[in-house]
Parts: sequence; C-alpha cells; structure tokens
Amino acid sequence: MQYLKDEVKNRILGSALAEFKSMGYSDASMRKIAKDARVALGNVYHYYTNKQELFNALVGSVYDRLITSIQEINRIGLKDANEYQFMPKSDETGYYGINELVSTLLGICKEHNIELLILLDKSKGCKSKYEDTKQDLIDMLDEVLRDKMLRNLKDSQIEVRNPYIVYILSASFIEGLCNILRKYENGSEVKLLVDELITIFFKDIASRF
Amino acid sequence: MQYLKDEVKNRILGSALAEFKSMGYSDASMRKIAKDARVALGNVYHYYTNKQELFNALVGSVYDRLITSIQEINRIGLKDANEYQFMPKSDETGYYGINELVSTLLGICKEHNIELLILLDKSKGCKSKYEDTKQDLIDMLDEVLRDKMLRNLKDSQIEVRNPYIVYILSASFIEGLCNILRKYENGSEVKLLVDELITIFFKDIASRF
Amino acid sequence: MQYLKDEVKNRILGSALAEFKSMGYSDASMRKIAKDARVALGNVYHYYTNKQELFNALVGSVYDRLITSIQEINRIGLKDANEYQFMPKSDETGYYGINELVSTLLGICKEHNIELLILLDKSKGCKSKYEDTKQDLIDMLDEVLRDKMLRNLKDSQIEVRNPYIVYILSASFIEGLCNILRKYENGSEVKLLVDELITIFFKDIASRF
Amino acid sequence: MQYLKDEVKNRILGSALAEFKSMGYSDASMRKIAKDARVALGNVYHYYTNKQELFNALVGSVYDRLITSIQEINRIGLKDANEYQFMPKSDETGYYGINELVSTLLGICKEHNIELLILLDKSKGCKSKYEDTKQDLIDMLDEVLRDKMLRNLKDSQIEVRNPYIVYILSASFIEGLCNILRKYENGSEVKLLVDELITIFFKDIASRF
DNA sequence: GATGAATGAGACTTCATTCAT
DNA sequence: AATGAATGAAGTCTCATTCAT
Repeated sequence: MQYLKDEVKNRILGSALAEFKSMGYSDASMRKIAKDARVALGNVYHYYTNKQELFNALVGSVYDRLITSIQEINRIGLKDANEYQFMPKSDETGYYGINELVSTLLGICKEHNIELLILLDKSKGCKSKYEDTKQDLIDMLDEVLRDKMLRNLKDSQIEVRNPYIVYILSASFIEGLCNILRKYENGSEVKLLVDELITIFFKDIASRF
Repeated sequence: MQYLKDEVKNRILGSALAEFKSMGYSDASMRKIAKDARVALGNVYHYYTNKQELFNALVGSVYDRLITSIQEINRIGLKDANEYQFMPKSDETGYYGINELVSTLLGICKEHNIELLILLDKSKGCKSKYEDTKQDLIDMLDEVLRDKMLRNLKDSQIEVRNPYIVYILSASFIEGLCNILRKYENGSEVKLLVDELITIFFKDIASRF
Repeated sequence: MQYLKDEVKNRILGSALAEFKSMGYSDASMRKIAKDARVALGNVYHYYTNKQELFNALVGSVYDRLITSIQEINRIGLKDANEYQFMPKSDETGYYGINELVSTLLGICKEHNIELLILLDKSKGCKSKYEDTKQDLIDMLDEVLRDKMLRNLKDSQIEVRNPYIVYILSASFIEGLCNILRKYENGSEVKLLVDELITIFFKDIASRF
Repeated sequence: MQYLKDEVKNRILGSALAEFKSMGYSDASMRKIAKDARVALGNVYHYYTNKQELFNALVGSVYDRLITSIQEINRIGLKDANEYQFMPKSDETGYYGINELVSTLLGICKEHNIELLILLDKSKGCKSKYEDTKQDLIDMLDEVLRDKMLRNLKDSQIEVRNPYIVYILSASFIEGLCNILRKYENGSEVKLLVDELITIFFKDIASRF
C-alpha cells in the first residue's frame, strides 16, 4: 500500500505543480488538481491538510534551501564587508557575491525549476512566508550589492545619488531570472542565459553610474 | 448634493485604487472597497456599473494614453528600421527609442503613478484589454530593441547567441520601471531614477554582449 | 401647484401603465417608471407609498368596478337560478349571463383597456387581492355557467360527465378576451371580436356536449 | 452513495418542480429550492450548474418531444394543405390536425404533466428557447387552422371578417389544455377532458362563424 | 415638492473544506 | 485509503425603498 500511496501522492503533486504554475496560488483550484491527478477530491485532503499544506509540500524544501543560501551569503557578505578595507574585491571577477547566489539558484533549478518559479512568481495570496520569497531574494541581493558595490563605487569616487537604484537593479535582475525560468525548463540553457544576464547587468557596472 | 456626490465618488475611487493596488483585480473585494470608502455596497454600483467599470474608471485613460504612445513609437520605430541601412543610429545617444517610451511613461506618472502601476502589475483576471498591458509594453520594447540593437550588434560583428536575451532585458527594464513606480509617487524623483536606470541598462550595451 | 402636481402624477401613471403592461408587476422597475416619467425616483414615492400603491392607483378603480359587476351578476344569476324552474332561458339569446359580464368588460375597456389587461394578466407577484382577479373572473363565469348552462343541459337530457369542463371553458373564454385586449386597444374592434368570440364559444353549445 | 445521490437529486428536482410551478422561472428561488429539498444551497450546484440547467433538466426532454411533434405536424399539415384542392378534409372527422397535436400532448402528460405545464406557463424569464414554447404551440395551431379551417370556411361561402379570431381560438384552446393540466395530474382523466374540449371547440365550427 | 444618492436585503454563483460511506 | 456528496462563507450584483438636501 505504501507503493500505491506514493504513486497517488506524486500524481497529486504533479497535478498541483501544473495548476499552481499556470494559475497562481489564489486561482488554483483544488478540484482541478484532484481531477487532473485522477484522484477523488477528498483524498487530496488525506494527503495534504489544505491548499496551503499542498503548496508547502511543493515548494517548502526549495524555499528552505533558498533561504538558507540567502542567509549564508548574507552572513559571508557581511563578513567580507567587514574585511573590506583590507581586501577590496574586483567587480570584474566576483560581481559582488552574485555568483554565489546564482549558483545556488542554478543548483535548485536543475531539479526544481518550476517550484522555484512558483515560489518566486505564483505565490501571491498564499498567506505565508512563501508569499515574500521573491521580495526576500531581492532584499538579499540588494543588501549584498549595497555592501559591496556601493563601497567599490565610493572608492572610485563615484557618487551614487539615490541608493534605491541598487534595489531596483536587484529587482530587475531577479525578474530576468524569473523570465528565464518561465521560458526554459531545461537546466543547461538556463545556465547559459543566466551567465549572459549577469554579464549584461554587472560587467563594468561602475562605468555606468 | 453635487459636492457630496463628487466627494463620495472620490472616496470610492480612492478606496478602489488602494484595494486594486494591494490585492490585484481578481482578489480585490467590492465589499471591502465599499467599506473602506464608508459607503454602502449598493452605492458603489450606483456610481460604477460593475467591478470592471470601476477598474476601467481608474485605469482607462492611462491605458489609452499608453497604448497610443506605444503604437506611435512602434510606427516611428518601424520607419527608422526601414531607413536603417543608410543611417545607423548610435546606441549612445538614442538608446533605440527607449527615450520616447520613457518620456511617455514619465508624463503619465506625474499624475497617475498608481494607476499605471495597477495597469502594469495588478490587472490579472480583469478579462479585458487591460490584462495584457505589461506584456504589450514588454513586447513593444522587445521589438524595438530587436530592430535596432540587434542590427547594431551585428554590424559590430558581435554575435548574439540567443535573441531571447533581448526579451529578458526588455522585461527586466519594465520591471525596473514598475519598481520605481512602486516606491515613488513623486514625479521628479521618478524621472531621475528612470534616467539612471536607462543609463545602467543601455549605456555601452554592445560591450557587454 | 396643484396643476403641476396632477401633470406629474399623470406622467407617473402613464409611465407605470406602460411598464406594468410590458413587464408585469414583478419585473416592473420603479427606476424605469420614474425615468420614463421624467421624474426623480424619490418623487414617485411622494405620490405613491410604494410599488403596490402605484399599482393600486392604476388598477384599483377598474378592479372595484369589475368586482362589483361580478358580484352583481352573481347575485342576479343566483336569483335567476332560483326562479329557473319557472322561466328557463334560451341559450341562443342570453348565453347564460355572459352578455352582462361582457357588457361590463366592454364598458371598462372603452377607457381602461390596458388597466384591465394588466389586472387580468400582469398582476402576478403583487401580493394583494389584484393577483387573483383573473381567477375571480373565471370563477364567477364558471359559477354562472354551472347555474344556468348545466341546468339547461340537464333539462335537455344531456349528461355532463365532468363539470370541470365548464370551468375550463370559462378560463378559455377569459383567455380569449385577454388576447383580444392584448391585440386591440381600440374599443370598437374589441367589441366586434368579443361578439364573434361569444358566438363561437356559446352558440349551440348544448349540441356539442 | 449512489442511492443517496439519486435520492438527493430527486429531492432537488421535486423541490424545483414545485417551486417553478408555483413561482415561475424568474421568481423561483434557488435558496428555497435547496431548503425545501433539505440540501445545502451549494449542493444544488453540485448537481446542476446553474438555475437554467436545473430548469433544463426538468423540462428539456419534454420540450424536445413537443417541438419535434410540432414540426412533424406542421410538415404534414403543409403537405395536406398543398393537396387540399383535390381532397378537402371534413371538419367533422379530422379537426384540422388538432388530433395529432393533442395525442402528442397526451403522451407527454402521462408522465410529465407538471413539466409540460411549467414549460407552457411558467418559463417567462428563462432566456432560452423554452420561453417561447407556449407561443410556438399557439402559432403552430394557428397556422394549421388557417391552412385548413379557413379554406373550408371559404369553400362554404362563409366569410371570416378578421382572421385574428383564429389566433384567439388557438390561444384559448391551448389555455384550455393548460387548465386541464393544472387540475389533473392523472393521465386518463386528462384524456377524457381533452377529448371533450376538442369537441366543444371544433365540432360544427363552420356553423358558428 | 423634488432630487437622486444611499441603504441593505436578497438574488445567483463559486470554492475550499468536511463528512458519511 | 478512497470517494464525491455536502456544507457554508463569501463573491458580484440588483432593486425597492429611505433619506438628506
């Protein structure tokens, strides 16, 4: 029976993944999820307490992995920032910690491309921590960039009039990531595009301020 | 009574603006709009036939203005594209027609910042032309950039592996605009930030491919 | 001011007449009545307490006149019935009291054709005595016919298996009247058609049982 | 569960039948239907998509059967009419095709008396083909009678002043049918009364013009 | 008297969730 | 475990009636 159970569970998860992806959390229908999974509606509730739990089952681990990485990068970033005066980083090679973030995201994408997209772009209305994932990601990138990029610019005597431009840049970059995820489910093409995106966004960035 | 009428109308519009902004079209509640406007539910329908009409009253004129500009820019852009072989544009000065688009958006922003944001980011589910505004804007920018930027790059012997990167860039830029709108309701600060955003995105862009 | 008042009142009544006729009581809209009368909605309620009162103002006198006649005919009919054994009526000339009913109806029609139609056919949902007018009329006709026609038939040795057929005949006849009223607003054509209808229904009726 | 389902379905249908019969389509309340069926409101929508579908479930098959017959009779009637000059029908035996119509109606009545009544008399406002059933029936009868009866009268040198009298007769007859349906739910009594009604309406009709 | 904005109950309908089998 | 019927709250919208001006 354990075998059957897992098989049903996976059908539900697969069906839910598709529904959440195409409809978003709020407009996703439990009925449709059950139907597409060829499972009775009530049975979905045997496996998952409610819509939120089902959503959690799909994106929870991806969320945890992502948040952990974010915090880790933030922690290291902060440390680096403290050491900054002794060891300025080149903007050419390191892009201020973005690589770490991106490699985390790419790692997640390999197997959980859609879950990541749902988390970032389809979680509106789910009334839980997940709803803020995209914002958290943007904030984290913003923070890292402020710590590092702004210091670099300051060293180069370049004045940044309104630091909110960094936030906007972060948000735009994350949106770029989302669009790549929307278009490509295949990991390798994602990687190529993300690399291009990083270059376009951050190469020689100091010269554009 | 005329005074009262306008006052109530404005309360409804204000309440609706806030509700649509925070909830999006689909999740916005007519009940809540009425309540926040301190007006009986039925009275909202005295002023606006239905939810769609209320939405239309908020964003309709902004939409018309925006679409007109988009079509105008596309028309001119197409003409330029046809003349392209004789007179290549510099990417430094013109930024490929983005300035025209942005000046339109800035004009709208001066007085209808939030309406524009709703149109671009909160219209999902409204089942009308408004629903696609953001996509239309991105597509238009994508088209302009393909026409002009890709030709410039080709002339410079720079090969673009996957032209979808242009679309991603367009979407990211529009997202940047949205974020500026989200943050600043004041027109002049918006203008400064948008100018910075254009520079960061498009200055020397050829060198980053 | 009295002049104005009557003028407005008449506009309301005229508008209401048209609305009740085309929509029936339940589906008639007070808003439309006010609008068509070029009168503010609230003002309708100055002249008439509510929808029922407005309906009453239109059809009340017609109803009273009709009911009075019905009762009168019933009373006489009953008297005739009691005298019946001494003075049998011919079915050819008298049609069992139908002429009296019809002449009442025709009298009403001359000036209140539409009111009569509304009373008979458009009063559903008004939750008052008016709602049953048609039924009352049918019942009255049924009663008269039972008193007289059935006795005549019995005298002629004709057995009527199920006396309910008399009720059905009455209802059909009244329906015929309603259709004439629906089609013709002009009194003289109504009269001609009603006479034909009486003939078709009641001439030689004994021979058709 | 299958038992339960049918039982509930029947309760809903029964409750709806009663509500539509007494209130008519427009004034029928889904809440009341649910309540009288001892079922949650939402559950009614589990069985029937909406009010119209519920109405359709009640009267749809009856409507189809009726319309099919009407068209069939019209088709045959037309053929007869074309052959008329060579073979005039007696009004005594055939009653101009009414028998065919009536036998159809009687067949329907045996099991779907109330549904037929609702279709003919309570469908106002349902915004579908059903709304015109009674009118269709009257028109069909009117057409048949004009084709045949009026020709017969003409042959007999009887002049019909206003042919609308035929329409009135048709409508009255249909109303008679409706009244029989209203009174008797039992099929055999219906048949007897309808036969009487036909005789009273159409026997020797030429002599009454 | 006159205006029309304002009210609120009730209409149909949807859907996440619960429950009886 | 599995089913899908059943529930009920909340959604949008309508309309007779009331109320402030």
